[in-house]
Amino acid sequence: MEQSQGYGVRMGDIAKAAGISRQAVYLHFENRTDLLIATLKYVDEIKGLDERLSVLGKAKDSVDLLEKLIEVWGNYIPEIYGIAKPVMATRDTDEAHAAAWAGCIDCLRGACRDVIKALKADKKLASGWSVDSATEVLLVQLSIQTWEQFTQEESWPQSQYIKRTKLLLQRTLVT
Amino acid sequence: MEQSQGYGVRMGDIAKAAGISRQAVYLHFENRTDLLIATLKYVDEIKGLDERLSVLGKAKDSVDLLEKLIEVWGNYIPEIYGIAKPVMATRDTDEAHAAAWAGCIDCLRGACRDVIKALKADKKLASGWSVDSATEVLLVQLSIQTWEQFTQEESWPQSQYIKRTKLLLQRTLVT
DNA sequence: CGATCAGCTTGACACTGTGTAAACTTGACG
DNA sequence: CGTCAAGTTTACACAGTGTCAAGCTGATCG
Repeated sequence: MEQSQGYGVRMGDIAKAAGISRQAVYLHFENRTDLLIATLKYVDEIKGLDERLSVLGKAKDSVDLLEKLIEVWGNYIPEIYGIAKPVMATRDTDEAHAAAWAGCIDCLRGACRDVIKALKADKKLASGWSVDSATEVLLVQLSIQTWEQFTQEESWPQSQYIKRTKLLLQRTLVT
Repeated sequence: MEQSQGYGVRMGDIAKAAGISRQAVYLHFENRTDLLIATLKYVDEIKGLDERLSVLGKAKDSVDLLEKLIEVWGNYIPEIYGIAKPVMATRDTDEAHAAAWAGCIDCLRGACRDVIKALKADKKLASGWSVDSATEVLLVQLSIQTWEQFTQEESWPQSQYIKRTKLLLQRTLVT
């Protein structure tokens, strides 16, 4: 999935890659949805997002906190993109995918809200935003969809994505 | 498609809605891809985006121009969303969809570039952006994906989407 | 009036991908 | 030696797309 960036990974492909028969895959996972979600969770664990987010504790101030969140999460996206994409893609038709995905998003939403609250406590939250609306703006700017558009469709290198997202979010949210 | 917001519209559903047999649909369109693209073009024609964009000619200045583009395009999205979604969804696996979609985007990209150029000519393009990068930021903020996240996932009403997108883009791109 | 033709109908079928089911093999372990 | 886990192969049901062939029907034209 990492290699194929989530494209057309069929049960047969997975079986072939694992060196077992297609039927044997069903001995380990109920169905494709189940396998994808398990993989997403596994990758999340391996890549250690929680660990990386601990860097946020060392932020000097709320503006630095925002910057660090953009860095940590923004650099995490390319690592999970290959697995996240097929889950995202089928969330319209697959309730379990939608739920699993919403879970991931809510985790990020929490981090976003903390950053916005810190900005507000610092009196640095720009006018025009409530904590809720600012959190939602931050969440959408950090979304995989937005990352995908900049880096895949507009061909921005990862470093530019990070730099420009910081610029956009600082101008938008910080006084 | 408008009603179902692009979900699971199968050839059989289309046939039933048209009051003809499924096979008869193939007498009018080569395949599903073809039908979707033709529908997208038809809707584009009916809804008259070109006509609406003519309002931009009446803009007082470049900042007003940006605001008007956000209004016109932003209010156009919900009208084409139902048809645009299935085209977008299958663009990964369907070359013709990808091409048709890229065509639509390039049309919008042209309008975005004009606005950014006007800002630059007015000396109002914020520091840190080239014409290209600013155009790309504007394009992504006006994308259906971004609209979808704010209005569908974050449940922003359309009016708030417009208002807040203006705020975000003015702070980000305008001096 | 009868032939022709467009526009449709029905019915059958190939193909892909998911998921289920059943019967058989093989190697480890107590 | 029996048991069990972890496979294997083969077969099939199901949905959705797309193809193909044969037949129906009503309008138009010579």
